[in-house]
Amino acid sequence: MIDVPHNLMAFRGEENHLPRPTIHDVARTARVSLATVDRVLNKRGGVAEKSVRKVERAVVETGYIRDVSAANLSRGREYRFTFILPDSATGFVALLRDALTQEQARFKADKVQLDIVTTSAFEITAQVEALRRRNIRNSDGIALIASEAPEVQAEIARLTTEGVPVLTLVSDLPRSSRHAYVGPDNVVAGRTAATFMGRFVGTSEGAILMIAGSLAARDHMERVMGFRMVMTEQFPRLALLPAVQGFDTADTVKDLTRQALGAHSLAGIYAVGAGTRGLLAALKGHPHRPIIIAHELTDTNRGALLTGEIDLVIDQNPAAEVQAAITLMRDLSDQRPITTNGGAIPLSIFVRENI
Amino acid sequence: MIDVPHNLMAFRGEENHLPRPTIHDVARTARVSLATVDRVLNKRGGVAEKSVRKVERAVVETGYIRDVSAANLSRGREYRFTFILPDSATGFVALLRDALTQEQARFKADKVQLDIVTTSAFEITAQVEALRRRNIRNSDGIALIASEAPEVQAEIARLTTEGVPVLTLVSDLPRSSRHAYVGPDNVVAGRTAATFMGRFVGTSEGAILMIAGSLAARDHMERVMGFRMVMTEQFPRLALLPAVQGFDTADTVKDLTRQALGAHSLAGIYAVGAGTRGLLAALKGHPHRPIIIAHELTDTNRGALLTGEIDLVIDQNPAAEVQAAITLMRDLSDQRPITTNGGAIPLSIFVRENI
DNA sequence: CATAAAATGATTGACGTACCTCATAATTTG
DNA sequence: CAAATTATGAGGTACGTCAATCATTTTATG
Repeated sequence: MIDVPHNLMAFRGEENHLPRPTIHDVARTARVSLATVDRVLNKRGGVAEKSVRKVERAVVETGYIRDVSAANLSRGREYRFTFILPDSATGFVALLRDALTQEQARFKADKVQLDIVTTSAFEITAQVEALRRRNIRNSDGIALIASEAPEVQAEIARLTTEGVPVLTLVSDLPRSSRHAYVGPDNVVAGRTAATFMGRFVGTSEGAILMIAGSLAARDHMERVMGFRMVMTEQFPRLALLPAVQGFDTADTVKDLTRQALGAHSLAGIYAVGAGTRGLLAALKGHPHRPIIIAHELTDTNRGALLTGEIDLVIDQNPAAEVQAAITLMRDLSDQRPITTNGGAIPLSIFVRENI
Repeated sequence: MIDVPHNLMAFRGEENHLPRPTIHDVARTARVSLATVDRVLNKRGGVAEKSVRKVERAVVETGYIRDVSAANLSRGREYRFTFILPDSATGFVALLRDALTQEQARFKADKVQLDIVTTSAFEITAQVEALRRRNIRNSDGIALIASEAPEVQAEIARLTTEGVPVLTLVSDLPRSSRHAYVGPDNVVAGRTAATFMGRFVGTSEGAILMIAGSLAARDHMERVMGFRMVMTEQFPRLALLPAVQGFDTADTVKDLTRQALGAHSLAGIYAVGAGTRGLLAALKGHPHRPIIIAHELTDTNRGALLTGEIDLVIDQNPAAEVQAAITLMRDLSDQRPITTNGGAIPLSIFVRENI
């Protein structure tokens, strides 16, 4: 076995580990001055096409790669990103907030400052007001869990025309002018939930109940859509009840579940939104437990998975989401071509055995 | 638009967000010299306990955080990490290799150089020989998919006593002196596979077949263990055939599958290792398709998921694995307390709908 | 060919930390 | 109390890039 270095990594290893090329080397091989190299590399303009090509060729030839440490140091750039989250202390938002505070510490060393702003959940005016604040508008980037409202869209439009990168988080606002969406594909989430629902239910008889938070929330709507599509396509045998709205509240979810249990024989319940606690309470003592699939690996859901009260959880990794958002905002505010695949977050699927 | 000079862009945000503290600020608040601060921060020793405490207090008080860009620049440290992989061009290793070449480019800017060394698969001597090479021993870190052999363990022991960080990848060698294992928990993987197998099979009748690559490979062994545990605990109704060895080869797997199909009525097949192609070939034309759960999202498996030939894939994210390995090796060679949770890679679960 | 405009060169000073040397101060030791 | 030891201070250089200025050369324009 000869260990041919993978791609042309010439004489590494043995002894002569030559120092990595710098802009000086590039300038020398291109036979231009340092200033010109700098102008080309940082796209400052005012350079003849001929020289641009000379520099570009020299970059390839020398194998020059910008030393990001030195660049960052020299620039002295600092980033201030603002996350706008609903104030609900409930499961998922809490997880997101935790992930955020985690990264807060980690990113300080990279000169990235993360501000968290809390607005009253479900209140459009609060969100709009937050987006209008001076100190938020001065951020280098804004990520928010946006409400589906024209006022919010208008505010986002204003920000983006001002040049502030805006990301939607968790739930998209595709008709707005946000630069990108960071979160899972919720249609896929719904479809995946349906696959497992159908297979877990197996040959059992009964209807399937979907409990969303709000059908006005795009993420929930999309999950319901995806779920319904696959259920009707692949498991037409199972009756799909109309989706109900639990408003992410345990009490409401409890009532809805009770009601459905009374009216139908349930083979499965898809908990599209929050409020699993209410769901579990309603099922307590019920003779036959339907298959239950829920979203987000909150403490409640984790516990319920372990005790076997629910069967499967589809999670959008909050930590990954935060990281993707930060990377994206940084790229955007540096006007770099975005590197990640748009901020799509793969789904994580949990059962009792792999928590 | 006022063109404020670039550095000195003081008045960010609301109030003018004072510049981040430097070692100078720490020195001033601690009432010691820069040199002393430096000695404390970089643990050079020779500082009175009293001064150490003064500096530490000043760090907290000022909120000083080391500017990693400046530190890296000043240090001029470069890392050279070596990955030792088997030469099998087959599915998973190829994916790992791809992920690695991807990161190779990305990490060059961070002064991390990744070398890939290929050794003949399943040959102990080749692996040992690779670990003995001068240029590999000179690495700042080594990650390898290790064979379960005393010679390899001995070689790892030698390296670690020399101070070279060594990681096991994909399959652990817990009795060796490797610094950490980067990969999934394969027992959990097996348990998870069993959960889905049991639930997907549902009320169908039939036996369950496990096809491992080699039962001498720890990762496969662990998966089989986990699978068996959950099957016997939770789905005792299903007969579990003794695990067979397909040596990750399509032809062997094909023969084994044919054989089993002839001898038993199969409700499910757990493809612990590679060679799914053979499995699919053997099943072609067979009247009843058993539930099939496989490992790693290779091209074959992805295609088979899409066509519905297999039901579920458990994947260990190769990209995440490579990143975790690099982070760990960097921390280790800087003698920092390791930040990640030891390099555990969460399982990714794929069905047709969420590829 | 003169002149304006564009392109390039030469040089310099940050940025914050690491690391080194040498001198001096403070403390311990005999 | 002197000598030896330990702690500290003062100062400088280097890392590679960015960003700016000003002088100079080359090219285009009428």
